[in-house]
Amino acid sequence: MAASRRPLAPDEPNRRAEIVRAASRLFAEKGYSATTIRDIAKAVDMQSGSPFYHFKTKHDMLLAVVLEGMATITRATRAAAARGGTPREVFDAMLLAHLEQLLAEDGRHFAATLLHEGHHLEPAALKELIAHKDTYEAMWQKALRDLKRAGNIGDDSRVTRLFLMGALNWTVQWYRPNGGRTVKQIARQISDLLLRANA
Amino acid sequence: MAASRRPLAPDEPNRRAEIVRAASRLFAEKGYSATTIRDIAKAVDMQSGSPFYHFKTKHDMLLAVVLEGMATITRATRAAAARGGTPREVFDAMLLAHLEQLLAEDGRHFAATLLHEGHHLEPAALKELIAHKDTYEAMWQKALRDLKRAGNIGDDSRVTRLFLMGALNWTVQWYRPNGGRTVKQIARQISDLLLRANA
DNA sequence: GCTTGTCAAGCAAGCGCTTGCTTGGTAGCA
DNA sequence: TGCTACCAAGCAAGCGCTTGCTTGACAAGC
Repeated sequence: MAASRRPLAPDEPNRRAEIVRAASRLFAEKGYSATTIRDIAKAVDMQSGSPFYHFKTKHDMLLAVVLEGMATITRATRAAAARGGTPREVFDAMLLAHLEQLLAEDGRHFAATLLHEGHHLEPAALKELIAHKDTYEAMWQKALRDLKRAGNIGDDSRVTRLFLMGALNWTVQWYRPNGGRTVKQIARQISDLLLRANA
Repeated sequence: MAASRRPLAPDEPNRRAEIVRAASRLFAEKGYSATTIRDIAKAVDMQSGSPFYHFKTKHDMLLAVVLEGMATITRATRAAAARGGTPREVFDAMLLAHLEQLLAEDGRHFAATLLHEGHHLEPAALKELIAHKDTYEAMWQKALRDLKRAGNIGDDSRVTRLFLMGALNWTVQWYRPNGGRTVKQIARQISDLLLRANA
């Protein structure tokens, strides 16, 4: 559908990726609808018609941003879980991975766009995104199930997972890089809040 | 600043309020920027220029929606806290009040607009909104402090409050009125999740 | 009882500007 | 010579908002 996955000459300056990054920043800061093609073009020093050489439509740019955000966060969290350990160790590693992708300097605009602007996608693309999200959240549901088996939490229901996702994703609204607290401290704090003291 | 507080003939159909309600629904569903004056006018059976008799600008409509959302939720939660009781009883009442305003049929669009579209306000109006929000969240901080004194929670820091707000406000993203769970059950569930068993 | 004036609450039309997107052309490299 | 990656220009549609005018309700004056 989109003009994705071109072969693209290796290690040359990749303008397409620059467009996607600039779009992610602008979508996150101003919102999808309030961001114009001219804004994006200007941010990468192009004329206003030129981005359409790389993308068929503005919606395709949004889709590229959102899919990259989803892929990055999924990859990081899956890798953290794969390192193994006790249920709590796995859970803590996942927390840290998720928060790092959400709050890190070079990825937070992708995450913010993913969380706040996804609903501007067309139905087909939105469906694709939701499928990815369901896969991702299933990882968390499993982690919660293991925590319960180990006696770390009392309830591993779907609502518990949704509360957790809310608390995590809401950090985008208030976290500031130089605000005194590190991402690691924040991850530790939510772990302490949710898990019973021992076990 | 806005053309508010007109005398307006009592108990006649108040078109201004209809515009605000329609705007809240459209802003919540499509976003501020993607909603046009023509959309709003059509929703209340007007010509596209007519809403400007009631509001000077589109931004003023957003401000009206957002302030009404903020006022409603503050009023409900403050009233819940004022009924008194043990720290946990107060906290549970506040949880229920907050969630009811967020999720109830007739107010959820105001809340959703407040949470997701507030950043489209102009700086002066945004500052006003943030002041209201700070006042509101101070209520919650106090409730958490009382919970800690009573031994119901271990940590009543600012980050704990932000996690709580995240879990609550995120419900807007996933709660569906006929999805099996009542608002009361959801309130109960987050209370159980956060508070230690006894005391 | 009929006219006249006032006012809230719109309508009908459209202005100036911005929007996403298209098109024809071309510089630079292979 | 052909292909990639753009530029310069602009089109049609839609945008927020303005303007001049109408309509219906109500009160005052005679």
